[in-house]
Amino acid sequence: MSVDVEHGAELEQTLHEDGLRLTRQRQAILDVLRGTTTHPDAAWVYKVVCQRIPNVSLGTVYRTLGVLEDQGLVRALRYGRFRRYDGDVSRHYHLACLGCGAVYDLDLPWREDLAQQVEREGYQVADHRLEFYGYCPACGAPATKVESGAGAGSTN
Amino acid sequence: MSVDVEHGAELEQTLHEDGLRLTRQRQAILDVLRGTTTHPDAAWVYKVVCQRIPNVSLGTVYRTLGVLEDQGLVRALRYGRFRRYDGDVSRHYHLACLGCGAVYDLDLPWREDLAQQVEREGYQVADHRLEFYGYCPACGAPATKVESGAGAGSTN
DNA sequence: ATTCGTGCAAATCATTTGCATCGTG
DNA sequence: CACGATGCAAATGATTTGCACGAAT
Repeated sequence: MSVDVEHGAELEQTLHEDGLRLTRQRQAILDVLRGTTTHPDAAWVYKVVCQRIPNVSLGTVYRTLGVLEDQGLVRALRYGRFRRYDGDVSRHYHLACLGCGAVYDLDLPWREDLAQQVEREGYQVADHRLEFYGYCPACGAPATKVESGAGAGSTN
Repeated sequence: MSVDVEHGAELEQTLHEDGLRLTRQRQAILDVLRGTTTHPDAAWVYKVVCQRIPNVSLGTVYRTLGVLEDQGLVRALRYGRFRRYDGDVSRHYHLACLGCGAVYDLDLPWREDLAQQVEREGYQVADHRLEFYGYCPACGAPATKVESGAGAGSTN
């Protein structure tokens, strides 16, 4: 649900400042990311971009995702062994549903104060990451919580 | 700095409840993890355990780390593509130094209240992860912070 | 024209797994 | 003795990279 929104101008300018070029695939990938709130992984982005550019390569998707992240146009979220990407670069937190595996944006305000407490311990804090793991309204918690692992996602 | 501490009794009992057996390698690996606060990864554990059991296999280290985690005797921390393990299973937060790559335990109290705010949004929270990225006292922040990436670690 | 970007395929690398053998209970 | 555990090596799977060709400036 997106495609063809023209983020071209902004993208081109940002890239240009670093001597990088505006290409159809970069534009398409940024569009895809900005057109969804599902925080997709590279494979999903690849699949969707393929609809616009039939023979993009997964490699290009990965390289582009990296470029967009470097440019600050996109943010990467690490979940265990793989990454998901967020087209919304504003500071916010997420909750990963252990039932369906989806990742949701939370309204919880950014807590810069958490870092302040750590700095009192002698560290210099550049950034922090706060992730929640649980169940979305649709999934609800597993009925009778027994000793077995029930969800699909992983705690990390 | 460890080796030969006898966590044997506890380990054996815990394992026994699940029909699992106490082995030299399991004991050694738990000892190693409890004998350090560096939150090592599997490779480091492997290297150290090799000093006690010359021909353990990396595979066994991975399998054992998984068993110990399942038993709740150890906790896994995911950093990007790889894991580090913490022999201290009490709830606490960490700071990853972008300078030396080390991971430190923080005194910041566990904030269960953070989850409560998320539950008001309609989710059921089972757990949360709060990680800080910055510099330890020894590393300090990079002098004149220019536009170049300076540290060794990664934000995730 | 120059360079940078892309497609493709091979390469990484942490982690996992199949299998025959070993050791614990 | 039986079944879980181990060692070894091969298999995974997400992400990265080398290279020759294609395209943006």
